Amino acid sequence: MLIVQCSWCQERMKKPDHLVYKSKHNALGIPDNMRQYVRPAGELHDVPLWDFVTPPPPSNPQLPPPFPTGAPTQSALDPWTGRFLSHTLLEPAPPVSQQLVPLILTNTATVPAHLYSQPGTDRQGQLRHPEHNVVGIPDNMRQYVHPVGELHDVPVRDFVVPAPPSNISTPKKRKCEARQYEDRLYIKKPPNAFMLYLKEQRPKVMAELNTTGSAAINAVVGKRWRSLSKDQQAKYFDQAETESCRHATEHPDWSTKENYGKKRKRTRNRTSSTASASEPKQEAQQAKRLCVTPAQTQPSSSYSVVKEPLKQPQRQPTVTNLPHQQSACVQLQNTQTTADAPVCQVNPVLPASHMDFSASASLASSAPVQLQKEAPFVSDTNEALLSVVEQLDPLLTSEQFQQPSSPLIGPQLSQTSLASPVYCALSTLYASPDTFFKNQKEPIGFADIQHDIWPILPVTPQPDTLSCSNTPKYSPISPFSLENSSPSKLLDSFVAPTECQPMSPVFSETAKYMMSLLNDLEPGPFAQHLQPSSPQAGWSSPESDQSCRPPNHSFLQTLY
DNA sequence: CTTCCTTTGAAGCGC
DNA sequence: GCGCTTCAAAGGAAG
Repeated sequence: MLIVQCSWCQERMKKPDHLVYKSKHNALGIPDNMRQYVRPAGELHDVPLWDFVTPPPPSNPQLPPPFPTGAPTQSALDPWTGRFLSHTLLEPAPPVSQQLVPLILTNTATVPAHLYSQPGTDRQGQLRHPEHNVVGIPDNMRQYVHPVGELHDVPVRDFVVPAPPSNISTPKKRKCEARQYEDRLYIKKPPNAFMLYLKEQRPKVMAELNTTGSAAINAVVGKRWRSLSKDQQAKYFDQAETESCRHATEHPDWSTKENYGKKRKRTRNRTSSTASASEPKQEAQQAKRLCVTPAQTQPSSSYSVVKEPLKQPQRQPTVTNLPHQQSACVQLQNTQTTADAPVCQVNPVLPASHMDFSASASLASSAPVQLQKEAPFVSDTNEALLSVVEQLDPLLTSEQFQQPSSPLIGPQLSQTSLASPVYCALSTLYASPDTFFKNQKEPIGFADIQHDIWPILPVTPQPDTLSCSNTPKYSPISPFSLENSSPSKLLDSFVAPTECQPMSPVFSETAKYMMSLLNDLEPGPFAQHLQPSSPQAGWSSPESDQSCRPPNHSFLQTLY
């Protein structure tokens, strides 16, 4: 067991010394000698994401130092310009003093969607992982990271934490546990939702009750747990799912039966003293039978649309709960089980056959939908769009569209073909998200559009997917991915045919609205970039796929 | 030194 | 399928 002081909350924790779990308390920070190789790549549910910095060509002395041992083969081409990236374009890593970030490192969450769109090719010199067809973790960096599970579908990796020095004080351990740890075959069960809640609440209750008796504390926490709403509990069920997934990833052959009966063998002698304690348990069990299990309940989400109780199994989410699923920035594009592809996906990629557009369709038709208060965009299409106008107007005229430092605008823009109004609209939508969110006080409107369309933007299905099931997968495109993508490639992602699947009505409505908004733009620094040299320039829908075009593709073309 | 207590949820086991 | 048991965490109490 390793005593770790969380660099996020300063809480001291005990961790198994062989592993540091993925959690907010896993915030050991990026090792100093690794900082030069990673860059911030956005956030996923408030959790900062980091990705590897693609190494520059060694000839440029202004560029960061090469990777530790042997430069990886990935090139550092700017998808915008086709030129090698200058390290000055990369966001600087936060200073070491800001070691408050949870170290969530993923090599797929931040891969621009266009890199998936042409599997097997080598556009702009981008080499892909030979098995997963994505830009993978550089080979010589793999030794430094290990999978720690998934965070809302996104495979998460963390830096390998070296074994603690022997002089670190070992917390009090029971002998039996010591024996268990000596026996490396003993693998503990992953904690369930309540255990996670218990772990979180124990220090608080301990302070409130001014006692260290676990039995009393657990009783109080158990009572509080039962008083939590389903939404409040959902947070812990999500965490438990992540932990379970991480556990399954690390121990694919393990099951709970391996521990069954190994810890201790005792005969439960329920006396009268425990009868009262078992009473609420029976009630809980009865309630469990009567109620929807927490795992099947709607997880808490600021953007979820509540229509009816889920009728499908949890692992086959409908668009109804997609806003929650949006947390999956980018799903795994490959379900192969390898060292780079966690063996389990909590929320597997949504196949088209499971897409239920009823919810989003109802949005387009303004059908009444029961809403959570945080989802104004989906409450009423017209009103929501009007609210978006209010949100976007100041944005469109703001100085950020003239800032050359923005990856989406500025000088680079003029070097790039920007023919697609959809792209323009979406680039507007996503332009400088950091700036926007910094200035955005109310998390409504603009952000809601993002969250609504984010998870359901269609992309070209992957060949392996097609060969397996002919079901396209929907790859959410994060604004951070957009930042790193060229317009034409993004356009590929947005409008490429996806096995005749209709584009999400939410997306269509959004694109339609954005077009109308752009049409009303007065000529200006930003608007001039909307005038393409050729109406078709940059619109790179493959002609060969014309016959298999989703209905809304023609709609989008009519937007010209 | 080992097990119990105490909680909920997940999973195994036996019928 | 149902009911019961075990185990995840925690640390003091009890045997």
